[in-house]
Amino acid sequence: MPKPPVLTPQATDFPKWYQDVVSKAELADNGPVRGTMVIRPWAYGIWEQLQGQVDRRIKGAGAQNAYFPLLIPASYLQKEAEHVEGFAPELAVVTQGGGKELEEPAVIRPTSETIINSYFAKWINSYKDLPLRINNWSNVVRWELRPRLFLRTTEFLWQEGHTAHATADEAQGYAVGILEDVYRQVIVDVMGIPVIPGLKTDKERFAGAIRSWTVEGMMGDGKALQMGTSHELAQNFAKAFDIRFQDQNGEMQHPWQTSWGVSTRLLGAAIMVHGDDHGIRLSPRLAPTQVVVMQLAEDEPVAEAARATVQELLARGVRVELDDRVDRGFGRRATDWELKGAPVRIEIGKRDIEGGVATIADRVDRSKGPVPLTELVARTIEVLDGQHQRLYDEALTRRTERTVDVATVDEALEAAGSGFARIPWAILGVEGEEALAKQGVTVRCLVAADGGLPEPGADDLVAVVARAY
RNA sequence: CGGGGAGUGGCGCAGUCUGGUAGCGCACCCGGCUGGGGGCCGGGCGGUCGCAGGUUCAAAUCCUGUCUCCCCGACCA
Repeated sequence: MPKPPVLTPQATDFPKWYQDVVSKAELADNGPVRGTMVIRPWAYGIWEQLQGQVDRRIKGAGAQNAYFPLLIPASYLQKEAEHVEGFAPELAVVTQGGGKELEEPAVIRPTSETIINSYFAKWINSYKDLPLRINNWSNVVRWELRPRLFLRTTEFLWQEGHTAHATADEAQGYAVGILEDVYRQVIVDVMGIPVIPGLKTDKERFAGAIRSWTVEGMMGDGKALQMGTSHELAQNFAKAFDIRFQDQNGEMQHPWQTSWGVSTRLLGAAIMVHGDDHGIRLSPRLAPTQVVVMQLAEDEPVAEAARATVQELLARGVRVELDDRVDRGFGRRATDWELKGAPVRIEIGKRDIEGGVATIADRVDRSKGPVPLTELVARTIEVLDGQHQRLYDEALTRRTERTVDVATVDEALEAAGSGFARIPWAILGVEGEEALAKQGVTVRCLVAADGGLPEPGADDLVAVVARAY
């Protein structure tokens, strides 16, 4: 007998589907303070995969990890005018400590430009100290009016990179390099999500930056999500914090800076891009557990075959988990793994053993069938190898189908109802951007006419507009 | 802050209009049977009905006040 669906179907109510899947797949719970989030082990495991992939590439880009304090003197935030203005509304401020009123309130970091740059000022003296490239894995707090788990929470986890360079060109190259070689790569090659790299408009620019670069993804409902940003700070913070170096000619100069980050928001994208009515779907490159071996019966030969399969897969470097909860109904267990998006399930029961086979279930298309035990490991790895590309292709197809070129603001509005619209920036302009904003549609980014990364000053830029999370 | 809705075992809800001392589903615990898509049968644990006052012989239910949460909009990784 078919049971009622576990999740609200996406087509019925996408936001409800999202809430359902976050809860049923045991990804996260709301924290006790509004806007806070408890990240449960499965979702945290995904985050750890992402961290590893991002961290490796950041280090490849020459940055080193360090840690800066959670609490920042309130006065630091004041030093860069646009930065204060941008963050003031979302600050959490500590006014008491040890039972006493603090002489100077401390803000909980909403981002760490100010405190990190105050140290850059100490550490940078000569051109020989440049480039200085620091990355901080941390939590930050931005008081949110309307939180949504993973997508917009008051406290979230991220990495924030901060660099200082001798020239503007080098800083720009670095900011773009992080966008392309770290963020785009991880999102495309690990998460299996197509993204549009582009330039933020002034309206969407980071508070304190001269240019913000972004990678934008399309979610399952056609809305956009900013998945990573990289900023060129020019000399704004260097001037505010008096960071100076002596160049080869003995002249004092302010360095050119960047900052860049990706956050636990990426988990929201992982859920919303590949999720279906049965749960989330994870690329094997992202999944904490790639293969779940389900022992179906309380039976020694079956248990033995299951354990042996786990060992063989482990030996091949597969992240594999044994599910021997035979006191649970089969349906429950299968559904649980499907909700969580484990890429491959191997079911081993008495029937399989008797027939010398096991059953492989592919989460991507939910196909399932018997495979001879002798070929089990090879076939499993074959399935794993193919899944990432299939997920990527599905998402890319959807994005392509839901992206249209338009020539007027009205057409852009209409198109943004179901996906992305591309409109020449020369036509849209700042006024058009405002008009769209009144209808809840924003310019996600500006791209070159051919869809690639734009030259900042170019006059043939195309705006990608959409509703966004 | 503006507009809507809701607070009743862990979760989802009924009961409120018409006061009579709290119920259902899921989850959880125990036993057995099952075991190939959220299993079945039986037996259990668990709630001072958001909070504070008031009316009444009697309040989840009526009155007053208050707090909180959720959804839609304005700010945002």
